Amino acid sequence: MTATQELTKNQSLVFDALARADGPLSAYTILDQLRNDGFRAPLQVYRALDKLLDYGMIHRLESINAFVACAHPHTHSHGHGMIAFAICEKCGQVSEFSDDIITGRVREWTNSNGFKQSKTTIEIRGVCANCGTA
Amino acid sequence: MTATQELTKNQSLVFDALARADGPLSAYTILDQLRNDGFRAPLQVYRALDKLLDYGMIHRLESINAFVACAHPHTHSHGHGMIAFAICEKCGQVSEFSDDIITGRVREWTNSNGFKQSKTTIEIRGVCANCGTA
DNA sequence: TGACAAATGTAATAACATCACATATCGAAA
DNA sequence: TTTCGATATGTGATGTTATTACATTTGTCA
Ligand SMILES: [Zn+2]
Ligand SMILES: [Zn+2]
Ligand SMILES: [Zn+2]
Ligand SMILES: [Zn+2]
Repeated sequence: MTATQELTKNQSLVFDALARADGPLSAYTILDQLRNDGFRAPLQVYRALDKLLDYGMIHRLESINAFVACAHPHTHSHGHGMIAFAICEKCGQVSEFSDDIITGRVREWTNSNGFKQSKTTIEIRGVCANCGTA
Repeated sequence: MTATQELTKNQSLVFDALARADGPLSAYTILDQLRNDGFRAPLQVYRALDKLLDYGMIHRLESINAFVACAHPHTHSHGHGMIAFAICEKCGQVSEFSDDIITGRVREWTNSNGFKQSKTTIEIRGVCANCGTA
């Protein structure tokens, strides 16, 4: 659980698959890519994904049931701010950004409503600049 | 498609199921509740849900694969602002709110990145005030 | 009436995720 | 070094969520 997490074999395989992809992958897509590495069952993927999420090395995109390597590999865990994802529905590209003002506004709402937040998802669906000009 | 949408039979049944629930329901839970009303297949539910989403009468909670009646029944479509949901993981209660500053910050990011947003999801997972004091 | 759009019924299948149980691997304590 | 517990892995079955494909019905309007 240090800056550069020591990964097990399966965790490394799954992380590498995500890291070399140019966009988000579903668990079953990862499974198919790793058949030649000995993967046979969904749980092998899901267990590795769970750990990588714990370590902050990947993110889950709730709105498309897919996973993506963190775009800020040297800033794991993103402090305590929340992360927003812009997901292009044409090419699949995902842009990751954080915004202190949004983080602050959300925290204001939760504080004034006595709500203890554990995880916050912000996902913007649409068409990226490249695909929009096509 | 007027202020109070004229609903078909299936749409009414699905909407009423959501409206009388005290929290979000999955499509299959709705299906089970409507067996006695003649529902037999998932598609009957999903087709009604799609229309109700179009009409802005319900929302889909991406992070839990569930649906909830809009908490602002007389303000369908919420103008053009985005809506945030606070979802209690203990009791399932969902609070719906919108925030012009968050909406503005998201729009600033999309504008300056040439990203055309179509739908934006903000979901805060955690524990509500009631459940937190228990 | 005829024609078209919208809604519905039904079965099958696809896509996503977890449970249950057995086995293996590794490091620390005795 | 042996034993033990925690972590990781292998595998099949199952559970959950959503869509495809095709047939039929219903409502609207010329
Ligand atoms: Zn990240
Ligand atoms: Zn794109
Ligand atoms: Zn609403
Ligand atoms: Zn609660």
